[in-house]
Amino acid sequence: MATVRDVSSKLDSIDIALIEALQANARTPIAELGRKVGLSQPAASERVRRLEDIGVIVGYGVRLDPAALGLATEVSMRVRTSFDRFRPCVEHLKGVPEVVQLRRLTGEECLDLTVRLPDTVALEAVIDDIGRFGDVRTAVVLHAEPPKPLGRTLIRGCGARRA
Amino acid sequence: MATVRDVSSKLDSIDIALIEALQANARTPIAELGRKVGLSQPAASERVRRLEDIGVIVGYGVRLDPAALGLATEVSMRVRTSFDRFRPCVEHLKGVPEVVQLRRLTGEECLDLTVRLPDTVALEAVIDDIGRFGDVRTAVVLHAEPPKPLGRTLIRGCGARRA
DNA sequence: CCTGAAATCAGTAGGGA
DNA sequence: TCCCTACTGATTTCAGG
Repeated sequence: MATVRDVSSKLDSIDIALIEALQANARTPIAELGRKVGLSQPAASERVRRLEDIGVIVGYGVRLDPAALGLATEVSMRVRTSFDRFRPCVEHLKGVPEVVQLRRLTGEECLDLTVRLPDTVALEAVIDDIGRFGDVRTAVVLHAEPPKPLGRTLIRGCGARRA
Repeated sequence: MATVRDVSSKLDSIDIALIEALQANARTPIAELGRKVGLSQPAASERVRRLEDIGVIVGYGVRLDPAALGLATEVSMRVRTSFDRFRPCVEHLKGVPEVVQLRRLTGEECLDLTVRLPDTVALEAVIDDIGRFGDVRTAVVLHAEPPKPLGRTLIRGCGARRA
């Protein structure tokens, strides 16, 4: 398994600025990226490549509007299953397209999933499907704040709370 | 506000292929994108621009490894608060850097948050901070599957405008 | 980390199925 | 309507300092 090393101490303020700029728009040309952080284009290019090489940047993705794609309904589910049903349950859930996020948690409700659906009508089939593996608690997402990027307030002020 | 229109019926198979390619790597040059889906560079460029214009593509982001940034601990929290404390709670949580995701749910535990931290030591302060607004149930994320992209298996109703 | 040259890429114009 | 080829400017990469 991959040994995930914390390399944040090897990052300077320019690296963080590059990361923040890429969070805002990952398709920003490297040249403009360099302008934003006060570097020449080749220097910025090498920085970004280094961030990829050391594993800070894993990849680049596109932000989509699920509602525009006909997937307006988001549901959060918690599953409580038995010890011997856990593995089969996870393997099954990994193959369910509607399950867009799957996390194992501490506690009795050991699985947390986020489900994307066109409407609540489609929810019934998913609940029945997953219910075979254990108790399911379902909650519809009424409103979701846009995910917060990992900025310098988090990376540097680790654990910093308002004083 | 959110006049979110479902435009998935206006998307064809090529649009979905472009979206999937951008999910895999949002920094793919448009020219190579066109090669992947069997289109010339200008055609691919116009397609992508159209996907942006109609609101399917909201933006482009970078995927980071939180552990490499010194944020190895992920925590899922559920907050149960009272009617009059709800709004202040949300406003407060929106300003907490460690809260990277914030969703309002149906049911009694009306708030679901994901928190990013360097370690469990930093968790105590967050729990105490949020606990002022109501009952908090906390679970550490032991393992998270990589988020599943919204692919063609999910997006249906793609009325074939063209093949 | 900067400058400069070669290759690739992006945006526009014009024409065709 | 949608697509393709050609052209011009911008961008990226690689070399050398």
